[in-house]
Amino acid sequence: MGSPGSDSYRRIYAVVRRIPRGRVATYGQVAELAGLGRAARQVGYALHALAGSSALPWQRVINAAGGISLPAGAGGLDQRFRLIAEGVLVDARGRVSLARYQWRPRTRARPESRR
DNA sequence: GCGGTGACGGTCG
DNA sequence: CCGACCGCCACCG
Repeated sequence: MGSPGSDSYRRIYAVVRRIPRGRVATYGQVAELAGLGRAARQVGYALHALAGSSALPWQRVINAAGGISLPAGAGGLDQRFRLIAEGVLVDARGRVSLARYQWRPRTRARPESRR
């Protein structure tokens, strides 16, 4: 298949799949965890390729401002419903409290890393 | 191979 | 808090 076959896309999808239910992650965060550096835009691109017809929890990926980037008419509403359905509080303007719901993957507890 | 584009992000006013 | 600007990076025509 064309683009979605690249490793980058697979890595992105792998990270998205790790986001726990009821939590959210930012595009930049996903890019970082996928080892793509600052290719946040690419993450959006990769998710766009899914067109929502995927088993992937794509709704858990939002922008750094804590908002839904996807235009309402292009699935943004759907994303909002999906988040609410799993217990995430979404503002009327489609904003989520990152302080409250952002996923914080543990940086593999290093032995001896006690501060 | 080049240039425009986008489900982004940080900074500035 | 919000909008405008500019910088980033891979995809597509």
